Amino acid sequence: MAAALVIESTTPSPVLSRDPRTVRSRAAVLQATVELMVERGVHTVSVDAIVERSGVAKTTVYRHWPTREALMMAAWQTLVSTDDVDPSGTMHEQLRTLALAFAVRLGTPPMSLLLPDLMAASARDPKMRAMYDEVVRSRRRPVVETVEAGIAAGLLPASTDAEFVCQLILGPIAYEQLLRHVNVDPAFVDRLVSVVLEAANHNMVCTTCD
Amino acid sequence: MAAALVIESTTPSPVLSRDPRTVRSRAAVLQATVELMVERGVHTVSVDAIVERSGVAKTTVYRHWPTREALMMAAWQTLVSTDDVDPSGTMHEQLRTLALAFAVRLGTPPMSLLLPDLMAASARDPKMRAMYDEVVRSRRRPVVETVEAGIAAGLLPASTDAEFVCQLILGPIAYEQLLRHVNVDPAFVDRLVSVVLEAANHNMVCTTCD
DNA sequence: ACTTTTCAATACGGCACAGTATCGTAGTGT
DNA sequence: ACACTACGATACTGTGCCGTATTGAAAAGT
Repeated sequence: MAAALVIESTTPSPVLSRDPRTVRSRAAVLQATVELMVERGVHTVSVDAIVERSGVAKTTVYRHWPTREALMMAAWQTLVSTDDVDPSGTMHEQLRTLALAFAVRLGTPPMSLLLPDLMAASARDPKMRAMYDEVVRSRRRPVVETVEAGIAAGLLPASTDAEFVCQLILGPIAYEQLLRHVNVDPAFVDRLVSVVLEAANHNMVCTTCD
Repeated sequence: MAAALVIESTTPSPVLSRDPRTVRSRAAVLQATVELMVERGVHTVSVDAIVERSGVAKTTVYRHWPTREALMMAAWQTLVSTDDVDPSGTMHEQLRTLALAFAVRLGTPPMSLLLPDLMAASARDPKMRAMYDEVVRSRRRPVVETVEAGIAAGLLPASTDAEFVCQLILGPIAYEQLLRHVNVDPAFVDRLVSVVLEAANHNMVCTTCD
């Protein structure tokens, strides 16, 4: 009995196996899941539909993920991979690039279709909430860092509030894309970044002023 | 047969009846539906749960709404009632009041819980989309009008882009509340409105400048 | 070559839910 | 008072879906 326990604990579970059959099954299932989430909406994706789309048997699905919820979470995880842009140029150009990437990401599939679902799910599920917050933070972080670098380099007044600058830049973009369903164009992003930086240079966006 | 048709078309449907029993049933069902949408999330609300919560028989529910979807839509409709604030004072004060009301509405139930669901549903359902857009527009309109009145009164430069000003004010609020899940405080709103109006007064937010 | 692991196919149990049917009851307008 | 209408209770049908069981085949490792 003790031996059985040892064997069980040392035998790699199918999930962690490097057997080419398992990796192929996992990939097919996850891809089908994401496709269906995008096409039909997250809360209408059934395991049966995933089985049909992926060509993987239902038994195999449950061999890799214990429950439907676990599978959905795994599918979400594949979407938060941060293929970050690495901007170059002046601070102004970097911010423009980051802001435009932010706008495009919010406005094009799969994110344009899945982010609202993720937001809604995160309103009640703590795990979803954690993942969602990480997605938002990962997009915000480089913007903050760019602004802080600009302040350190003397391109912006030392009293500039970097967090506030980010809110002023990313806020209207998110508002247009998510709330108003208006696709922002590069000209809008240019204008937005210019206005905010100009205001910062006039000491309007600082930590001390009321 | 023709007579039957006439009778059927002139007999008021239960939906339009002013019988106190029907109005009470309708109200109880709609209230229970909204409560359950808030508590458990929109896509997990079942007719059986509505029946249990409201105390109304399932037969009666289907006597008033032909399908579950129709009932959900009706429940949504009860939530888009615009109990608008009517701000007073200077333009600055009015904008502050409107912006704060916008922030509070986004950050407190039921809207804080239901808006993400509505957003997600509107990504694929045209009817939901129309209702959602109307909700967003109804909150944006008074802000635009206030800014335009300020321009007409000479409180802001004539070249000021009122639409852009609204995006700059409402955008960061929506970003903080919905994307970052950070409750904005009145101080943030004050600061935001002040910065944007100051920038506008410096001719940074105009229609002609690049 | 041989053992082990994973796989596909299929069928099934159980449950939750949408929507219908029936019937006796109670409230409503006249 | 009376005809009518909406209602509550309950049971039922059908369906979709989650998760399990079984079995024989195919593919991996060794």
